[in-house]
Amino acid sequence: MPADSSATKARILAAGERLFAESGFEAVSLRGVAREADVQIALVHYHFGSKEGLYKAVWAQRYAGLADLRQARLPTVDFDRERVAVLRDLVDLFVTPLMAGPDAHRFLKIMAHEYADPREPERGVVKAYIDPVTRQLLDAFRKALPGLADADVGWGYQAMTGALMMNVVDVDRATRLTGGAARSGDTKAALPALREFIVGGWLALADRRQAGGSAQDAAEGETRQALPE
Amino acid sequence: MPADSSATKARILAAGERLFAESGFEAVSLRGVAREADVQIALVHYHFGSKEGLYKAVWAQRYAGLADLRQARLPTVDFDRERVAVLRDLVDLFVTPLMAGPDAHRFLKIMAHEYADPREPERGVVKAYIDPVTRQLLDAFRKALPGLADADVGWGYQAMTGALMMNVVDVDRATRLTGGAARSGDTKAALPALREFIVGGWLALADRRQAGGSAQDAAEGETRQALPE
DNA sequence: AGCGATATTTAGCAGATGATCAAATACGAT
DNA sequence: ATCGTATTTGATCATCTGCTAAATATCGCT
Repeated sequence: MPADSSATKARILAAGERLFAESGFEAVSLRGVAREADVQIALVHYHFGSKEGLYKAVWAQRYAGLADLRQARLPTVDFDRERVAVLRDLVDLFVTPLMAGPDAHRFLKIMAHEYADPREPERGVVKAYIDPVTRQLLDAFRKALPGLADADVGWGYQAMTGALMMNVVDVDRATRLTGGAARSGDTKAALPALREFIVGGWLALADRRQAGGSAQDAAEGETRQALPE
Repeated sequence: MPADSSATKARILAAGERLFAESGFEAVSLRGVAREADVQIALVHYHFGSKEGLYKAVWAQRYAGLADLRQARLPTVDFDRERVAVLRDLVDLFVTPLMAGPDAHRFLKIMAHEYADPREPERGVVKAYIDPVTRQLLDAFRKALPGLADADVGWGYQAMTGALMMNVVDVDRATRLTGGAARSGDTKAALPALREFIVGGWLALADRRQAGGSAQDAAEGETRQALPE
């Protein structure tokens, strides 16, 4: 077999991954990828068929790693413990891939852009790649919080995902708004806070029924009614 | 002044708002807007100068309403109460504009897309419109949770924002993953859970120092170290 | 050396997009 | 009625996009 095709192919893949992480699928041009990989545009099509093919190749290469990180640890979680302890483990399972090196973090940015992309359904990578793992995690949270309604498990998971993704997507807003106290790219610093926030969110959700004094509930009702429209 | 320019201008604005809410700034074409408004493309430029001009006109028209809803209520919050009660009010302040009618919800979708858009800095609407209000809310949360470090206030706010935005952006995933128990567009159903989650998150963040048994902390440390790369 | 298969380059196409300009139209004031 | 201005239209540009076909290069094999 002629030429070292695998090397250039890998170079294109890496270039694509970098740009997709920066800007998301739509905003990346194949010309940009070609320039970044120091390659002709047609070569991208030769190796990956299409822009979407390149994108999905990135997913195929990287998602497995993230998924394994979660799936491998899931069976080791001991559900016969204090609720908080189990939750901490599960949230950790969900959130720590962030720190699994720059590669994982870069791909997480791709995931975050994908979640928010209005054209995501056309590609279907979330459904194909992420959903299977998510179902397992949903089951795990359902198991950890047996009293929680199925709908609330869904909302909780959604909130958790959103909290994480916003952190990943943010480029400079946190820095700007906190005057540098929280630096936007610094996930290492954000992670403990994020994890604590999410665990607390799940707990509050699970304790919803018995929580909330009647005085506050009344005030809330009033608040809601007072809003226009 | 001839012709009823204001009517067609409003029609274009409404069409733009609808499409921007569906697909975000980049994915909307002026041709689509023109078709939706039953108008020639050039007319969009005549009235709004550019695509970005139309987009910013939508912001100018709608953001004030959302901001007022928050800013008007902010001074009425009584900080001399139980921490939980104050937090509930603040989170409510942040989150209830969701329910202020279909217009507000549509614009919230625009906001959500804007947050996640990698090209957002080029437009700067977040910085120009949202940030000022956000700074006030950040101060309020800082005031409500005096022990919390500035950085953590930032991370908490970011997590809160993300949780809300993910709910708004999601089109069908929640439905798909919960088998219909949680329906994606049903913000009315999601809102109580979302609010509870967020309040719980803030509380957990505030109690971070004294929380967490040493056994769990040890387990966490181990977890983190065990991750590859 | 020369053949065949794989890689890579060159050049270009068709489509869509945002934007622009001159001409046409509609309207109000005079 | 007519003029002048505001509004609307139609046609067109320049640019960018993903993509493709054909020519060329590179290598292993016999």
